[in-house]
Amino acid sequence: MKLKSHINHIIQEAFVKAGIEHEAISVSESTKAEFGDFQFNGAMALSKKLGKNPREIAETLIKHLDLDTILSKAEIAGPGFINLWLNPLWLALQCEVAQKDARLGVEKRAAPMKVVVDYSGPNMAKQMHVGHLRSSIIGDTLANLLSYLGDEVIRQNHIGDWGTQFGMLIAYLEEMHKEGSVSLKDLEQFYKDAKGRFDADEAFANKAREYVVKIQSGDAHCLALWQQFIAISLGHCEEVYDKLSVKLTRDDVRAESFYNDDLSRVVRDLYGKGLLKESDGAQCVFLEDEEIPVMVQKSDGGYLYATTDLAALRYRAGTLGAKRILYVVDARQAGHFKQVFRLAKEAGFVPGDVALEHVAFGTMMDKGGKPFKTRDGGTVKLIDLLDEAVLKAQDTIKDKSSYTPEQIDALAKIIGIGAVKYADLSINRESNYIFNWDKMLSFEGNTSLYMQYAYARIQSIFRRYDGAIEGHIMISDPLEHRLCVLLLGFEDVLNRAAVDAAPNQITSYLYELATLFMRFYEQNPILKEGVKQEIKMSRLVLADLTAKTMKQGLNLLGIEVVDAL
RNA sequence: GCGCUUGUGGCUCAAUGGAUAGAGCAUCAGACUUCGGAUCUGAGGGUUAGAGGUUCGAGUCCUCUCAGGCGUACCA
Repeated sequence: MKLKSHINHIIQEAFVKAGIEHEAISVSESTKAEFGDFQFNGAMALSKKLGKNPREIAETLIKHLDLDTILSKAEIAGPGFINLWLNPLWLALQCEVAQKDARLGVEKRAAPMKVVVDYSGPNMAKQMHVGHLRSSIIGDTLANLLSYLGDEVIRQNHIGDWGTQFGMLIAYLEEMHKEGSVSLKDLEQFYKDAKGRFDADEAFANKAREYVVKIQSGDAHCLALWQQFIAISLGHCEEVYDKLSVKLTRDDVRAESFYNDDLSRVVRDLYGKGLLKESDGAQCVFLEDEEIPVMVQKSDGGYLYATTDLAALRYRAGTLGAKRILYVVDARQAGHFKQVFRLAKEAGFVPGDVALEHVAFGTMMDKGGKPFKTRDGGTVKLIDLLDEAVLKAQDTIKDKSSYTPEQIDALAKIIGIGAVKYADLSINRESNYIFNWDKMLSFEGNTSLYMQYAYARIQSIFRRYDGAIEGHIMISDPLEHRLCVLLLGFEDVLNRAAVDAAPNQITSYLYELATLFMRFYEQNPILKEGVKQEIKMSRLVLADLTAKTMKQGLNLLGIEVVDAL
């Protein structure tokens, strides 16, 4: 339910009745319980425009406010705040409706938007490392979220299967006379060796650059070797996605190489539009007020990632017909995307009304605030990190004796992976993220385990009760009132998180929901003796809606819930 | 040098331009014949890096300073 929209509508009606014209101003959640459920601060903002003092405007508004259905009370406070209370009867009824609804009252968008979410994007020359974690889970969450809200989501895994590093690998391969199948671990070491040669030997580096052009021109021998790398590497990625419950499949793969045939056309079209300029033998676009040009073709004829990104942008906006394109990529590439997005629009590759957003995220750091590395300074393989998470999660299971080994495995997987994901998703994605096992596997604070515990505790109520949950909600307690308001605000939170591409808004909400329910439950017994049947039912319905909302929210984050832990 | 970005209690983080800046961890003090105490209640702890400015109102917007991170054309 779009709770705020309903309230905004009532306010808007009051303005119309009062004969005041203004641009819409939305209510916001009250900052304190004594200020009601929502507050309207628009009177202050309108004061200058209308030439009246804000309290006067607020008084006029309040006179015309419908306080009979959704709202039950309105008060003016301070310089002209209007504090609003929701009608408990209406709240109760709406929560009942939500509890019976499979979508919990969350509406699907009337006008779905076609959205491309570009995320994960591992490099095929190497194994996935922790650097891919954030993109993979933030991107997957955004895709889940937008899809749930009714958008038509197209996931795109822009895997790095092309570029100079492959020239390097193939040049090294030839030098080593190595052919045939290469195991994954070998590939990792192989990359390191090749890189070592590349950095140390200028002649080799030049050869590698030549080979880039060679694969780009379709040399059969090179291509065959190249495909081996891709097959092995993609298989590894799928193993990681499976462990992570990230919903990327082969169908979502649009590799860099997918755009190969289009690259020369991109350059030609830029030339045709008079945007291209040769600089030191390279083809560049110099954007106004930009110090560094966008280079689309190197002096040796090879293309660059800007070229591929331009081709991908055109494909996504044109062929796929996306109206919003999200790039879930490390914040360090902000400069690149700023330029490429701008150029894509100036060159007419992407229509002006298509939203291009770089969903940037910060670097993953260790406890000491240093970039996350292994003890010897190497990159941490993602698969190792996930396996460690599952192992550590086993230790958090309290009563291991009551489970079979299989159950413990299943539980540990859900808990461990969930903890890794929740910890990441629960912070503002733009700041650097400090990775801390102890914190993420704690039962205290805004953690996955606290959420799991809260959920399991509600499920345990239902196990004890073991009957049909059918009845009416009767709000008789301030905490109960707040709980209902919070529950009905679910859709507003999801929408806002979707607009801002900010999963941490969902986790904040879920944590608030869980703690509020715990407090409510502490003070309002459900199954204890002496609780009247009607009250018991009312609280069971509320508990059920709370649990369902938690489950749905966690599922959007790609986290499963368990009924007991 | 230039550009982007961050700076909020001891620590990790919140906060559409709105009221007295909120949580959690840690610390201290409480509640238990547990509807799962892996819980709940309470307390202390802040000049939102600093200085100006815009505004009825600034952690939030603008300018400058300081500090950190990142980027800075033939890698992606």
